[in-house]
Formats: sequence, C-alpha cells, structure tokens
Amino acid sequence: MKVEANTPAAYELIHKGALALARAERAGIRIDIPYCQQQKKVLTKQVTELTKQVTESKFYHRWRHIYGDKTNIDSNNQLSHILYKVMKIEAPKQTESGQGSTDEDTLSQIDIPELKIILEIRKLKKLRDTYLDAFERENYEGYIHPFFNLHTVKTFRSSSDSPNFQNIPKRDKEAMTICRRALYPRPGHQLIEADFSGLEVSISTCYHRDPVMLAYLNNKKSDMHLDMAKQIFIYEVLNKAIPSNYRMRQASKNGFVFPQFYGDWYRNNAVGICEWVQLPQGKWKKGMGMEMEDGSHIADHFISVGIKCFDDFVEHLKGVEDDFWNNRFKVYKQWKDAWVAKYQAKGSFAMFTGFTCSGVMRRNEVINYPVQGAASHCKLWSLIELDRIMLAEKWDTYILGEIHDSILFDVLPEELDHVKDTILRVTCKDLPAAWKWITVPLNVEIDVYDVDAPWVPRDKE
DNA sequence: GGAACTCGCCAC
DNA sequence: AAACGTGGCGAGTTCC
Repeated sequence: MKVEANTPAAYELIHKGALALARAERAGIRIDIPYCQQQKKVLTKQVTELTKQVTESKFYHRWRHIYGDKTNIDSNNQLSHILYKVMKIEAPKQTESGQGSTDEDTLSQIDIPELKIILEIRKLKKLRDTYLDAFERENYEGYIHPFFNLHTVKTFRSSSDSPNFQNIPKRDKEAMTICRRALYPRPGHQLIEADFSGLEVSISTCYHRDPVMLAYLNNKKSDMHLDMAKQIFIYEVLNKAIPSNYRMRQASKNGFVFPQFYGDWYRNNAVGICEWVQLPQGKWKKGMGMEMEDGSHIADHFISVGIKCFDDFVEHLKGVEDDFWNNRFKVYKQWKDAWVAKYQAKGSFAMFTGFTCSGVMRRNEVINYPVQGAASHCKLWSLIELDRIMLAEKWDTYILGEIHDSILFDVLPEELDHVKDTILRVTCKDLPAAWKWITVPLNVEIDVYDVDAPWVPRDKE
C-alpha cells in the first residue's frame, strides 16, 4: 500500500505540521522528577510485597518444581506452560500463535488466587516501568520532549515516542492519577486540553451523508448512544445521571457503536458488552452482572425479556446489527459498499484532504483510512493555525502535544479566555470555512486544569 | 551481544 | 461474505 500527497495543499499541510510539532517538541512538558522517584519506590515496595505473597504459595512451589532456578513470575511462557500443560486446565483462550493465553481477561476466569496477585503485579509494573521510568529517563532539566511524528502511520494519524505521549493512562482513575501527577504546567501557568468530540463520526458523515446520522449531529438534544443503549439492553435507558443507565450507554458506545464503525461484528460486540456489564459468557442467573438503580441486577432484567444466556444475547445483537446497517444507517451502509466497489475498480481512493491511498487493502482498511486520515488532518490544520496565531500574537502560552483528536496547551492564566476563544474559533469556524467539504458541525470541548496543578482532573463534588 | 520475534497493555 | 482500525513500548525469548 502506498500513500501520496497529491496536491500542493496536502504537501503544505505535512510540511507546516512538522514545523508546528517541532515547536511543541522543543517547548516540552514540565516534569516532577522527585515525585517520579518517590512514586517508583512506593510501587516497588508494593510489587515486592505482592511477589512475596505469590512465592509463599503452593501454586508457586509447583511452578518452581518445574523451572527451578529459571523460575520467573514475569514469564508468561512459563505461566502458560504451568496452567495449561502441567495443571491441565483448559485454556479459555489461545494467543495468535496458538499458545494458551495469559492475558487479564483469561487469568481472571481461572480460579487460582495467585493469578489475581500476578495481575496486580503486572499493573503496578506497567505504571512504574512504562511511564514513570520513561519520564525520568527522558527528563532534561525538568522537562520531557516527546516526539510527534507525521511520517510513521499509514492513515496519516500521528505517532509519538521517547516517551510516547499518546498512551498515558486515562480511563483507570488510579493509574491515571499516578502517571499524570508527574506532569505539570510551567510555574504560574495552567494546562488546558482541547478535545474534538466525536470527530471521526463527524468526518465519516461528510463522506456518507447519511440523513439519520446528520440528524443526530445537527440536533444537540438527540443522543445516538442512548438510543442504541435502549435497543441493545431492551430497556428504557433515559437518564445519563443514573449510574447504571450511564454504564449501559458506555457499553453501547464502546462495545458496539464504535467497533461497528471500525468494521467489527456482533459476536465480538457481545463479548465486549458483557465485559462492560459484568455478565459471563455462559448461562445467566438472577443476581448476576452489574447492579441497577433499584438494587436488582442486569441479568434479572435480561431473563425477564427472554435473554437467558450469552448465546441468546449474541442472537439478539445479530438483530441489532442488522437493524443498525440495513435500517437505521442504511445510507451509511450504501456508501461503504459503493466506496469499496469504487476502490476495487480503481485500485485507489482519495481522501478529502488531497492524499491518495493505493495498493492492496482489506475492506475495513478501505473504509477506515479516509475517515481516520481526514479527521487527523482537521486536528493538524487546527494545530498549525493555533501555533501560527500564538507566535504572531506573542502569547506566553505553549502547545505541548496532541493525542489524535485533542491538543494540550500550557497557558498563562491572563491569556486563558483569549486562548479558549481562539481555539473555538479556529476549530469550529475557521477550519470548516477553509475546508468546504466539512458539511457537519464540529464540536470542541476544553478541559481546564488549575494553576500550578498537574494533569489530573480536579475531583468533582 | 544485538536484532527480531511474541505477548500483553496503554492511548485514540 | 467476512468479521476491529492506528500506534509505542517493556519483558521475555529466540536467533544469529
């Protein structure tokens, strides 16, 4: 497969983007090194304690009996051999190469208490060795300078390394706090993060122009994910403020809608959704799964509507998928089929932004690349423009980096209001004015952190 | 002793 | 009909 910048504007975007990102790299992000060192010690102590618990167990003795001095509780090869060959447990899942899997999902299904400890050790070591250690290693005079690359990714997204600034924990609150507590604004400054919400959905709609999706994007009161949650859970999911309703919406969004857009299918979606609401992949009984607002459980509800096990749920999702593409978003589906047919005839396709992709690609790639690419270019155009303005107006504010559909800034508090206004103008007005193919509204949310505070959201309530 | 591989896991 | 897109990186392991 080959990608090319086929227009002067496409070339210019990459050229200017590289320069703007180089300025972000040079600026760097302030880092609290004493905190990193101290937190690494805390994590090491916890790891040592947990390791001791494992090595004192009967399970470990069995392991040691096989591997002797070579025994290593970090070795998944050894663990796989012990579990599935020595103890003859039936592996719930295989890896790519056919070995019994030892990932989190698999180990948590096996009833050996030491496996829970091993998972906890893995988690703590990940934080210590992948994040805090990398921050300290890359520290130069109190700042890290992650690289942002525009030449490595097939779809024209960016990548980041040394350290990778684009995969610092966020969803797991504890992991997020431990890692992001190390990253600070300049003295007297504050961090803000501007996030394009649902950018790839918006950009895909510029291609397919599905009227139902357009209606969702143009009507702020409508909520696609809430509607999908109602259908998937056969439940009146109405209020995001109720925790169980919110969870069902999250499960629909991240377990069904987005994976479907990437080309996934209902069988995988069923597994994903069950993980979100803590239902097993077998028979369901009353009291199973996440708790609802009235104290009942999600399994009670599913049983009451005739879904009594995982396989019933898979069949239900098959129907939801069919309705999703052949009824709800049928124009989107027609666009996908036509787009792929056109690619098959020509051997290439063009993005809105003046780039072409040619060569052998799978169906899902042909559908995903133009969306991911053009969405990424929207963020890059915005970043270039904001960088230009901040230099021209001599702001004491810096662009620090970007995470695919968001940009992180280090802002002088006196400039905050002006910076926020400028971000919203550039992303929501100037960008669609410059690129006429953007025919849907774009939404940007700006998270503001406190002055002199790390990259950790202030606790609500 | 380094290159290249597998596996697992973080982000969007 | 087929069946999840893009990365970086650490630890363990194997190959040369």
